[in-house]
Amino acid sequence: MGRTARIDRDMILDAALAIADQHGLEAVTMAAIANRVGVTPMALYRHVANKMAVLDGLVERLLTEFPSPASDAPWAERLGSLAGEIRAMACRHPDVFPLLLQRPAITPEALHVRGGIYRALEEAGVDPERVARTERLISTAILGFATSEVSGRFSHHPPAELDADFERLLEMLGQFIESEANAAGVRDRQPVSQPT
Amino acid sequence: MGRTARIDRDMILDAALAIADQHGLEAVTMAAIANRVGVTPMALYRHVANKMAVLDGLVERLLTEFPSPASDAPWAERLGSLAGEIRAMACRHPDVFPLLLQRPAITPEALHVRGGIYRALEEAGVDPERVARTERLISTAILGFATSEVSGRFSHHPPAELDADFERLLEMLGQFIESEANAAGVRDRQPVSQPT
DNA sequence: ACCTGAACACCGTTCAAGT
DNA sequence: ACCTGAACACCGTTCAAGT
Repeated sequence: MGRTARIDRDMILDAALAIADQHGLEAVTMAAIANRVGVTPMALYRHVANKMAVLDGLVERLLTEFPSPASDAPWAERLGSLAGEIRAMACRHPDVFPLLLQRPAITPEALHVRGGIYRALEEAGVDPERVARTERLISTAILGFATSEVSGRFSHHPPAELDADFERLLEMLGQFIESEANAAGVRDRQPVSQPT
Repeated sequence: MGRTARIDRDMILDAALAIADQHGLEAVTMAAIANRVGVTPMALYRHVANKMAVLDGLVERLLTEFPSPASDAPWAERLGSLAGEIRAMACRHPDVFPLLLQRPAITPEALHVRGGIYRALEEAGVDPERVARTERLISTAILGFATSEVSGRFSHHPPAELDADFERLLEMLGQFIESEANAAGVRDRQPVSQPT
């Protein structure tokens, strides 16, 4: 019995991600993956269910690549650097990154990433009941921008302009978070009052 | 000479869009398109360059489906209803819509859509030099939200919650536009003044 | 238990041939 | 001028067979 497996799921995903980054998503083929890990295409099916499972594995990989934000900096700084890292990750994986916008954000890895943002928002003073929706809005905007940038929608703009635009996006989101936090603070102090 | 052509580019795109809407983007195959227009797959190549050209044609179709916003309503209302129509279009074409985020926004059709937004922003009082960047930010946010909603990223949320989230997104963008307009207004009245 | 060879249905695309 | 048949290289996937 030829015991020692020569490949495993991780090697397959490594190969698939490398191919996607170097030659695009359409080059990610069972044959190309197999060739890269030194095996026959049919051998892959013992370690992954099918090609869709490979694609799922790729977005899982992106999610686990997220660093948890260091928790000692003030919230605004923490969210800002996290956003910057997301954008950098999009540049590293321009073909796989857009898939993040198209998959349910409920995998364990996705939940972990969101946890970091939740804590920063609560610390900013956002009403806990509104933290989830606030997070959804800001990550959608950031993912949308990074996807646009990296997959060609903004390809006719010089990079410096895109940097400035991204800064402006972060300013807008910061303003939004602050207005959320203020609203929560006001509600705390004067629970149901209505100005006449 | 069998003169009268039985198919043309428009029929091909009609068929491709219908297939994508009904059975998903992966079902859009040269054979399926040909079958739907009653012809052999090879016949398509006389009217479109290749499959990528068909995909390009599909996003062009989505763009031309945008109505120009009626110009008699106030700007906020106009942008709001335009955003709503974009979201409705995403629901009509859930598989093709995400491609909008991934293609250069410089086709004639894309320019036409942006023109309507530009006018609304200028009318809102945004500095003409900043209109383009402002438009980029708000359409990215709206496209990102609609893409997320329609391609499953928010599939674990009840629709009513998504409606509320979309409202909130529009509020945030409205606030942003107003703060841009105020900044422009202030600059007009006191050109270079700095508060001490 | 893991990998391979052979095989299948299905892709996109070409080119010469028909009308 | 437009469509088709035959053909090619390439997909994903299966299954029985090898070690």
